[in-house]
Amino acid sequence: MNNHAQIIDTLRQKGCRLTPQRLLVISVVEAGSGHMGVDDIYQKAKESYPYLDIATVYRTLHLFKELGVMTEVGIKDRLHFELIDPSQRHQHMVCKRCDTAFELTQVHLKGFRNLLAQKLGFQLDLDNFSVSGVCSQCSLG
Amino acid sequence: MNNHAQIIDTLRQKGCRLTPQRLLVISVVEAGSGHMGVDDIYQKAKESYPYLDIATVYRTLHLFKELGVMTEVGIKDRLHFELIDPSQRHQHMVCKRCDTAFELTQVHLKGFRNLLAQKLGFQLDLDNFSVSGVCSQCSLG
DNA sequence: TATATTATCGCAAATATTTGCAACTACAAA
DNA sequence: TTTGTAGTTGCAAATATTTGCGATAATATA
Repeated sequence: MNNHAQIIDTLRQKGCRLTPQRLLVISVVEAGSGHMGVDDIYQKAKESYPYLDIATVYRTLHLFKELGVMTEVGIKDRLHFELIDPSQRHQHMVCKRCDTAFELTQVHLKGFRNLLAQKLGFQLDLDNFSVSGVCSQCSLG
Repeated sequence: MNNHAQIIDTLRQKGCRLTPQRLLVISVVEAGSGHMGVDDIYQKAKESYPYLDIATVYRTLHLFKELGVMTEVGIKDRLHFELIDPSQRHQHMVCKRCDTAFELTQVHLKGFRNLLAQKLGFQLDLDNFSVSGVCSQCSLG
């Protein structure tokens, strides 16, 4: 099952409706390179369906995040969204100097995650995980 | 040197001006119990200085965050702010069910932080660190 | 203390995000 | 296929956040 079909499957399982607007948002984000801003998604989607409202985009993105099929990354005081590929799940480190989002693999997170779970009983939400800091490139300057 | 004086000192060092508005925001956040929302801060501060503009509050909070004297916690799609006490610095885990913010100590973060620094050359920004998940209380229900 | 410099402020307008509600439509059941 | 129902949508209005700009005031220097 590919990424696209998997999202649709999740929507069905949770009793959410497969509306053209939602399918459109999925396609747009899927086609986009990496994470996209809310307005990027809106503009692109409107090309296919001009009646689309920005409120629907916001609601759709929040829903997808809630369902765990998309993830959000805070870049420069705005949120960006991208699909979660369950087979290659990853999280982000965002450099606050150059605004680049780097990937964090499960390997890097495993220890921290276990610590929180075992010592504090807190289930870390990986679908909404990203950290801020300074990347190696920027820390040189 | 207490918390208040330390902030003022930081402002001076960075060449920022000590305006009544900034001092007021510091006092309000300092007096408030834990983290406060932007509007909470604005409303409270206006009691002392009615001319205060909300834009100034936003700019002040962003500045303080940038300077590292305050930290922000995302709670329910809005940001909350609180002072950073360098002697007792802490970060947050926010439960996405009950919206409670729990504290994370340095002990819990140290390993993760070192991993990022050593393996990826990424300097984790502790002043803007918070994670989302489900707390032990909520995961029972 | 007076003056110059420039960061900061308040205001208003722009932009971003959320929300209430009536109309619409996806989907299940008849 | 038809119908019922509840989830979703678009719209408009509310709310939140950012930004440009001229006026103001904090600070350094004379």
